[in-house]
Amino acid sequence: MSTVRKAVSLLELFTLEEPEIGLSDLARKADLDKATARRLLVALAEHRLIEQEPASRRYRLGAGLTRLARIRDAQLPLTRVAVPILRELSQQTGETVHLSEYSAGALLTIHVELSAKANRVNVNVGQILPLHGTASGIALLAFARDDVRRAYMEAPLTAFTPHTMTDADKVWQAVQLAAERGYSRSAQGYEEGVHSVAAPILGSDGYPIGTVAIASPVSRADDSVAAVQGAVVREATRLITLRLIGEAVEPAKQMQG
Amino acid sequence: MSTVRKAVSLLELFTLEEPEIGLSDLARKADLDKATARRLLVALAEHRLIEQEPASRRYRLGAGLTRLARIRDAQLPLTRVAVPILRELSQQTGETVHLSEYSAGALLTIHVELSAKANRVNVNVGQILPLHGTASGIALLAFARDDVRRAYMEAPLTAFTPHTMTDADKVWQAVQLAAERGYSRSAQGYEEGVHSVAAPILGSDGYPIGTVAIASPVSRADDSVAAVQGAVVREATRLITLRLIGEAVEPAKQMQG
DNA sequence: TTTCCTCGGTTCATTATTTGAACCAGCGTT
DNA sequence: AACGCTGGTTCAAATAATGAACCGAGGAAA
Repeated sequence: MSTVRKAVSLLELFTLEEPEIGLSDLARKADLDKATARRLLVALAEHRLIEQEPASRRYRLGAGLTRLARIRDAQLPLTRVAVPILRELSQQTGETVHLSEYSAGALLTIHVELSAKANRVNVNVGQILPLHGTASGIALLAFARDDVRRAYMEAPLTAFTPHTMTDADKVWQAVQLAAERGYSRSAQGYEEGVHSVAAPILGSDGYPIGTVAIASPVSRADDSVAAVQGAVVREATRLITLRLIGEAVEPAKQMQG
Repeated sequence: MSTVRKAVSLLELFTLEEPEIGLSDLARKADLDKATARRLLVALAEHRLIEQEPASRRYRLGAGLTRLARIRDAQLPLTRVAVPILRELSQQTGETVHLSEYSAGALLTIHVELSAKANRVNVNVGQILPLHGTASGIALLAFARDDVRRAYMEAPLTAFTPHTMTDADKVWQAVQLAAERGYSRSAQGYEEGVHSVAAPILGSDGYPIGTVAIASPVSRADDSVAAVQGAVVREATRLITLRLIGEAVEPAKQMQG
């Protein structure tokens, strides 16, 4: 086994449950000699990938990791990770797919992959989406913090079309359904003739940082189509979350009725 | 040079300016043979510390770093990093020192190191600090986002003592002064007889995530004492920020008058 | 088209690094 | 004081890393 692999496998012994480990323990767990483990740790520590607690002499992950992760995150923002996945999702479903980011209490559309079909839904980048009127918004609410959800739903709900849900109870039901299914569904709540299915992209804390939605003309959407779209959009957001965070993230909480 | 050091030095070639690098370039920069560089990259990639862009075949930092950084950050929150520094700061100045975290629009006191002196300031953990009435709050406002600052100062400013600044213009002046100096100063704005000097702890985005304050009885504080305390509290927060993030962080923006 | 350059990637005899049993010293228990 | 654990160190032996030379591909210039 290469030295580098051994060194990295040492790093990977640290977990949320056991973030600090002593030398002997570390060597046992990695199946390395104590001397070897120590040399590797020292090398890693030189680059701040590992730190040693001076008092207990136990080892833990170092600040250099935070630094490197920051560089990665800066160059690999949501868009870069999501766009190829959105593109595939659009081709796969034949529908328009759009990506929104949650910021300052609103959903901002930051990327759109248009359907290749003549009869398609048009969405503009930069558009701000109301949470109660769009599938994206419902998906967001379904996985948001309780206080975010409550704050939003206590405010008056504007009607954008005759179909917009303005009754908090109805919105609540949609949110609950979305929480159960893992994706949300909304028809003509914001624009006439548009049917959407959406799922949340989760941040490392398990709360949504954005959403992906598939938007179809209502004429092409029925229950079975929505179910298929729901499954694929869920998978797409799961993959985006995975690529962003580096591991699978579970939603922070189950909603209670 | 050890193999591990070489591997890590490869990781360290990636920067915000140059987050993706090709193999030959990487080998040149690290002063390694191409074959060596590649073997190291492959080993790193196996553990997702490095990724290769399939299209361009260029290399970039991997998602595993995000994952490891997350583990570190979870176990090394503000308190753990800050407490030893606060303790030293308290011994050095002979005054009470306290740490506050900015959360949900308020400053929450999460740790206190009491002065050893008989005549000292008492601060309780858990106390919520008003932004306009405390040095911590002023320091926070001085480096906060424009909208945070504006939102807070447009609301009515409660008086806690006869000395509390309730005039937005006066608060504004104090904030500007703090932005210039890098530390804030406040006397008896929240509790009678208490003089404080504070500086912000910055998050990786350059905006404050908390503050450290030195609180003295007014009888022990004059301009020259405040200047000294300002310098040391600034240094303390700089160090805390450094330990948390893994590198020096500049404030996100200069305030404009 | 041909030539020339650089690119990413691979091979394998040579070489230098890694390895680990045995060794400290220190600490808390028995 | 003897034991069993800890973190840390040493050096001859074993093993893994090295790098010059190679390949095929692609882009640019003659």
